[in-house]
This record gives sequence, structure tokens and C-alpha cells, in this order.
Amino acid sequence: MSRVPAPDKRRAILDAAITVFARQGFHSARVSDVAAEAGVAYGLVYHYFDSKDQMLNELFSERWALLLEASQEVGRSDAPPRDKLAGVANFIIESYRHEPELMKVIIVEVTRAANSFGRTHLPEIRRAYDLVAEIVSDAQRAGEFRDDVDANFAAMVFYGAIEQLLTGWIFESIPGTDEDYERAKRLVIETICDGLEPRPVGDTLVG
Amino acid sequence: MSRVPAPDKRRAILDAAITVFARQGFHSARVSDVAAEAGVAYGLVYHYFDSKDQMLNELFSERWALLLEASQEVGRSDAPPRDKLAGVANFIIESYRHEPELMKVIIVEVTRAANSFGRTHLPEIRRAYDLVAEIVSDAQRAGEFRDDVDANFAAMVFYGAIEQLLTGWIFESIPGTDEDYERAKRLVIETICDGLEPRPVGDTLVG
DNA sequence: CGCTAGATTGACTGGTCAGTCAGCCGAACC
DNA sequence: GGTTCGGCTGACTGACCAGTCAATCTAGCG
Repeated sequence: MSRVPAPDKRRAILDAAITVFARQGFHSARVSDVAAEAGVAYGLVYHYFDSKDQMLNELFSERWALLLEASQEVGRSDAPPRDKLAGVANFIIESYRHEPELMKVIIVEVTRAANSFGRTHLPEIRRAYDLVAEIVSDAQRAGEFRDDVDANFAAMVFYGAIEQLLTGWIFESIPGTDEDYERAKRLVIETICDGLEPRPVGDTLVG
Repeated sequence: MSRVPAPDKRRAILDAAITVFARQGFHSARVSDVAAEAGVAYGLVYHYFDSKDQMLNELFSERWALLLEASQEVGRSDAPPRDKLAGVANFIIESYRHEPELMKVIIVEVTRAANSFGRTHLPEIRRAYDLVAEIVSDAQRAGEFRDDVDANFAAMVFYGAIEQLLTGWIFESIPGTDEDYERAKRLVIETICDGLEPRPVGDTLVG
């Protein structure tokens, strides 16, 4: 009953979709390209998926769920807020480091594509922002972050920065050595938490 | 010689394109929709434009040139760097306030569409980032901004935040009262210049 | 008035794909 | 060996739409 342990063509198709969507963009990727990349007949794609769209939806949701989970995890920890933000940034940047093609598809075709797919997934996307906003507002309540910057606004800046960063790596193929990734992680947090203007000497806080 | 002072159908078509692209998105906007919106025959669109793409390109370049000009202007002034950044932010937010449809098209279909049109216009887009980066690095040389944050990185955060902000207005129709716009202008600058962490009392700088 | 040139019209063509479907293959079970 | 059923195949269809083009209109001009 199992001469070959189920070649899982479904997964193969999904993986091929990542490669093809990343290479050509979702719009100009033909279903036949995905089938070819997966080494599978055209029709089989429709055996496993209802539509071309569904493949992208599935790729996105699968991965985004992990991000939401990780963000929640981070939010629950009792680390200082700066480290929590760093935790979220780390997760995203590491995701890109390990699966650049998948992340490219998610960012370019969903997150940044507010018209088409971003529209559909707006609730999930917002959820991620909200989790960051929560981290910020918790910190504000605890007096660890200034409370005169709206938490949702801060979350927006945070995600704006990270998205822009990934977009840079994706399209201008900024080197992306391990060192670059680490530096970027540090800089996002420093910029957002400390600001661009110089800080007075010492670290004493406003009472 | 001039009973009707040249109805300038070309402009009418371009304006119709703004409306239609903003409403339906570039991709699902048909050329026939634009013609209908402009009250003009289908073929006339191709009398004035080579392709559907060319219309979008023209809409983008026309407006983006203004942004670049304004940014340069701001960069040349001798205002404090914080005010320079505020100047750029103001220009963009005011552009959105006065021509939300056009800005929607530009942001959604070009700036955020790194695959399709963003690709084509990357040099112009980068130029805008570079101008902000210059403002930052000038300030760093003058000791007015910390110099341990890469200027290009700062520019990225700045644009990331603003793009995210406009995207919010565009898609979630966040109110957008005059008050909201003013508040947003203030918050972007505050967040980016001062950071999220509380600042020690007084404003004395690191020596 | 006849002529030219540019503006204007809209039916039509050609190419592109997403999605369908009729049927094939091979494993397991009778 | 026959039957069944899921995985699997790929040629085909139907819809859609950017871009073309031949024809019509209008304005000036000699």
C-alpha cells in the first residue's frame, strides 16, 4: 500500500509556485509554468487547487500564521519592549534569510499589493500590525515608551521600515550577507526606539 | 480659429485615467473604461498615447518630478534637519490631501508595485530616497543628527513610514480630516527624530 | 467649393491564458 | 481477470482585451 511513500505532488506544486511567482511575479506567471516547474501535468494543478489565486492565498496564509504566532509569543514574554520589537524584526528578517523566494512572493504579491491580494488578506495583515501596536501600548502603560506617540502609528512606522528594508533586498539585491542582516536588525530597532536626533548624555528617564 | 478653445481631449483622457485607475486599479481598468470616462471614442486614446502603460507612466513622472523638485528645494534651505524632513513629509501629505486619486494611483500602482511599474521607475523613486538621505547625512556632518545610523537607512525608514501612512488612508479610508493630516505630519517627524523611548529631561546634546 | 490634414470613430483582430473535461494509468481488492 | 477509484494527463474552449485600421468628420485654406 505504499511502494512510494506518496510523492506529495501537492507540496511539489506549491514549492514550484513559490519559485515561479518569485521569478516572474504572480501576474505574469502562467499556471503552465508552475506545472512545468513542478514536473507535473497542467491539469494536476487543478486537481489540487481550485484556482491560481488559491495557491498564492495558501502560500501567504501558511506563512503569515507563523508570523502572527511568533508575534504573540514575543508579546507574551516579559522582555523589555525594545527587545520585543527586536524579536518581531528578527523573526521577519530570519524568515527572509531562510526562504527569500517565499518572502518575496508574500511581500510583493500580497503585503505590498494592497489592491489585489492585500485586499483579501487585510484582516490578517492588520492583525500583525495590531500585535506590534499592543507591544507598544503595553510599554507605554508601563512607562517604558513615551506615550505621546499613538501606538498604532508606531506599529505603522515599524512595519513600514521593515517592508521597505525587505523590498530593498528583494529588488536591488543589496548584498544580504549574514552581517548585513544583523546590522539591519540592529538599525531598525535603534532608529525606531532612539530616533535620529542625538540623545542627551546618560540614560536617566523623565520622571 | 478658436470657437472652442481646443477641448484638450488629451488632458481629459489623462484625467479620466486617474479616476478609472484609482477606482479599479490599473490592471483591471480597461482602456475602454478610460475612453468612456473621458467621453471619447476608444481609438482616440491611441491617437494620443502609445499604450495603456504610457498613460500611467506619464501620470507618475509628471507628479514625481514635482516631488523631486520640492525635495531639492527643501534640501537647499538652511532650516534645521528636522524641519527639512517635515517639509518633505508635508509636501507628500498635502499632495494626497489635494489629489487623493492621483496619489493613490502613484503609490499603489507604481511606488508599491515594485514588480511591474516600480521596476521601470526605480531610478526616479530611488532619487527621492537619496534626497532624503542627503538631508540626513548633511545633518549628521553638522552634528545635528546622530551619525551612527546609516543615512540611507534613515531615508528608508522615513519613506516606509509615509508610504504606510498613505496606504492606510487609501485603503482603510481612515477619516482624513484636516486634523488627521496635521497630526500625522507631526507624528511622523516626532517618531523618526525622537524615537519611541522616553528622552531624558532637558535637551542637552551629547558632546 | 475642393483639398488637405489632423481629430475622431468603433468594429475587428490576434494573442493570451485560466480553467475544463474526457479519458488514461496502475494499484489494490475481489 | 475484472472492476473500481484516485491520481494524473494535456488538448481544447471561452472569455477577455490591448492595440489596429479603414472610414468619417471638421476646420481652415487657396
